[in-house]
Amino acid sequence: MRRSTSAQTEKAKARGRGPSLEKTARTRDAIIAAALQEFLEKGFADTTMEAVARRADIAKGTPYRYFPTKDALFEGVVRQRVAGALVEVNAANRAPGETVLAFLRRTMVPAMHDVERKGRAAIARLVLTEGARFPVLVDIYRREMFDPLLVELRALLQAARDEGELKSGVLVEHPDLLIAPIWYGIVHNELLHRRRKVDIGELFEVNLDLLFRR
Amino acid sequence: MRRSTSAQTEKAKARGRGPSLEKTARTRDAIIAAALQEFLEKGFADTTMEAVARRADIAKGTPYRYFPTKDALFEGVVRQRVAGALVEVNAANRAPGETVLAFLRRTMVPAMHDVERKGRAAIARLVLTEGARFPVLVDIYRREMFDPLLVELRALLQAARDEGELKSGVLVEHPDLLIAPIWYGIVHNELLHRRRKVDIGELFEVNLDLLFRR
Amino acid sequence: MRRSTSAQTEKAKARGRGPSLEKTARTRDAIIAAALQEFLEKGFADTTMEAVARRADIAKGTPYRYFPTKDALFEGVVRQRVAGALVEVNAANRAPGETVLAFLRRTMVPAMHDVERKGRAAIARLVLTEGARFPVLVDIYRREMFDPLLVELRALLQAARDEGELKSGVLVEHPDLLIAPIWYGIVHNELLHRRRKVDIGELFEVNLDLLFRR
Amino acid sequence: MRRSTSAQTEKAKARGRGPSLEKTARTRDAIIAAALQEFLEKGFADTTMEAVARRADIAKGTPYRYFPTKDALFEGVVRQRVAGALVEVNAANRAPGETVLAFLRRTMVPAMHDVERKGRAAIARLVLTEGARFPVLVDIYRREMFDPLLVELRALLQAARDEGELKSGVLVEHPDLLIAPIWYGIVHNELLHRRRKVDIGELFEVNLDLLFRR
DNA sequence: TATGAATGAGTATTCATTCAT
DNA sequence: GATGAATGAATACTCATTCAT
Repeated sequence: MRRSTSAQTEKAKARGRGPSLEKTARTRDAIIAAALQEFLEKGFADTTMEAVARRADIAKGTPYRYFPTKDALFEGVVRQRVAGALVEVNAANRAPGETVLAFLRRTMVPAMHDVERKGRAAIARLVLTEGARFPVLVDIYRREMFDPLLVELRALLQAARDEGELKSGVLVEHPDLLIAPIWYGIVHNELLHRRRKVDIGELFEVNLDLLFRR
Repeated sequence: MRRSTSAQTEKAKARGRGPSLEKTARTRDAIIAAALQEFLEKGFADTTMEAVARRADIAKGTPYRYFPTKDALFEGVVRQRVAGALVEVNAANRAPGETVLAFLRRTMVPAMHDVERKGRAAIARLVLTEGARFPVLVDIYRREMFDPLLVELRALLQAARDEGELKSGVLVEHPDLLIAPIWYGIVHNELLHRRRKVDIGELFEVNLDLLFRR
Repeated sequence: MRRSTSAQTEKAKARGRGPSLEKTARTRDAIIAAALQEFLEKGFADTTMEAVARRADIAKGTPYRYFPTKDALFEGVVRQRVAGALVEVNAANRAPGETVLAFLRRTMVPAMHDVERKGRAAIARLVLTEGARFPVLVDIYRREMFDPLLVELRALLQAARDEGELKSGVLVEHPDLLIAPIWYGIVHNELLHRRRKVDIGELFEVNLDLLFRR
Repeated sequence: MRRSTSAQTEKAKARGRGPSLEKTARTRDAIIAAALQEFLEKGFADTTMEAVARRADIAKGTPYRYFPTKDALFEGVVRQRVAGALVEVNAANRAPGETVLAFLRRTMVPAMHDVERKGRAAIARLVLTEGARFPVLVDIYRREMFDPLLVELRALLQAARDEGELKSGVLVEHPDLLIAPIWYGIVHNELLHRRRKVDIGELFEVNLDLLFRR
């Protein structure tokens, strides 16, 4: 545990990524993981830095070596999770001859089933419940998740219209209607009816079918 | 902050200390109004009792004469607003010969336009953002607003199905799809895109038309 | 209940002691009684003026018509009780030919038995527990109860010495030793062993006999 | 208040913030000492945590690192003092051939003189004045000090009776009479006559002699 | 780098007291 | 006189943050 500092530094320099750096990264991850759990369970205001440290099994002062303030920690946590989540729908990936409906079914429906399993719904909830206090989070979320998805959807719906798959152009004007059930599901499952959850994937699919019906 | 000092002084003098039913009611209303504003603007955690009192133009201790704790004040405020909001859709009010689609258009669409104007969206947001800390509020909201609306919608959709207005029974199974755009709109306007709002009424209407389309 | 004010005043003046004065005195007594109970049960610090008023079945502001402050109320309560308690032992009352021991037995022992029954021990306890905060109370108690008793006892012991009933003069120097068991009993019963009380009268008597033994 | 500002500043600088067992112990001692002084001077209710901290020359929040509440601080302080005070009289220590009277004189009388000097009378007073609010303290006091002493005394008096030193068995029934003057002295000196104190040791001794007189 | 003792600003809550009715 | 709504000073307690070790 107690090697001479110089020896440690040399080693680190020699490898370019010494054990201390690795440990540092591990500590950082532990802090983020612990903080996320706490924020999800208690919300920002009721989460204490001490609880985060305890959960990460480190000292109370250590998180401050990685994040200057509690606010920064929160932002860092959410930023990481949001940045890590890629948009699942990319119009460019549509197979030749594949209808838009088929494409959306193929890509979005499985993604929906992942929404809750991979904790994305929980992150979305956090952005919703704490967004008023942290506009940055909302900005990030919008930029990384919300807006890109709408852009893709709009393009897809435009293609569907152009290719005659959609009779009317109204959906092109309101791509929101495709994702409304998702948000409804998040609100329902995460905030309003935590016991009796709806199946977001199914809801999305049924809605999709109805909207694309001729 | 927003009043001239002299106006404040006059008010203070006007507000007496003696017993008076009228005064009591007025004070209570002032507290509730002030508290609601503060809670909406700052959230529960960042609202101080002192700020509420200041906003209501009363002394720091006065709110405690009406609500024993900050929690109780919050609950009281939200409870009052939620209880006061009646569900606008009552299947029994459908005019003879009126289609379900026409009925929903007639009743829901104007209600949607009221959602934001009358502050109901704001209350919904508060229930969403603080519901984790105050499960009672979620219970109330569900009991008074959410569940009753779904019940009515389900009955209407069943009628639409029975009367041949709907070809498929899938909507009867998922009345949620009718209100999904509303929640999407609330989330969008109140939490995600406070600058660029969507028109919840229009969204609801377009969605309605698409879902009822033959 | 609602007579004209003037009629009431006239009546009061006519009798010289009208019903309002009588009622006033009754209210005052109710306040004192209620306050004493509260102070005994909760101590000064934990007694609220509101609790006193509630117990006296009057409004919160009414006690202030009789006592300007809570301190004054406390002082008034104790003062009244202490002043009302006469010293039981008066050397002048000794019957001709009666030994001092016999006299003390005749007068003190029954008084001791009253100490607890009539709430004097409770008052003494209140003076002990709150005396540090209210030196006035201690002064009153000393002046009205403590010192006079010692004076009488000293005189009696001197007489006993002069009349040969006591062989030694040591008790004359320490009349305290006669009352020590009383205070011990008060401390024991009121503060240390509220469940298993000692019989103060018996303790006093046994001690008396031992001290007067030849 | 009692220190020059510069002295205070120096101290503050000397007190570091880092972990240190020695510092911890010193801080804890400072808190307990300061709290005891405050409680003795003001009583529990009138002692503020801020005053304790100021007296200990630490920050307002520091005492809470050692005692979770004001109640716990008070209990901790008294508990420590009561636990630290051993009963001076142990029947087993009686020298062979030593009379009980001589033994009591040898052991108790010096102890009495210590009672006030070492602050035991003050602790006893605190237990008396705050015992109603803190029954635990009374329990501790009884268990550690009061009951053990009575047990020893009863044994000694029984021995004195058995060995013919006492003619009557009445004292065996009432060992309280031996300690009555002590409590009288405490009440007198600590609460009733803080100016004109009695000599508890002398009172005890005179009483002892009178009770053991043949 | 990590630690955790110490800091002190911030806040909910209480309650003696006032005074218009 | 009595009432009780309103006042606001006082205070226990929390917790993000700092920094000597």
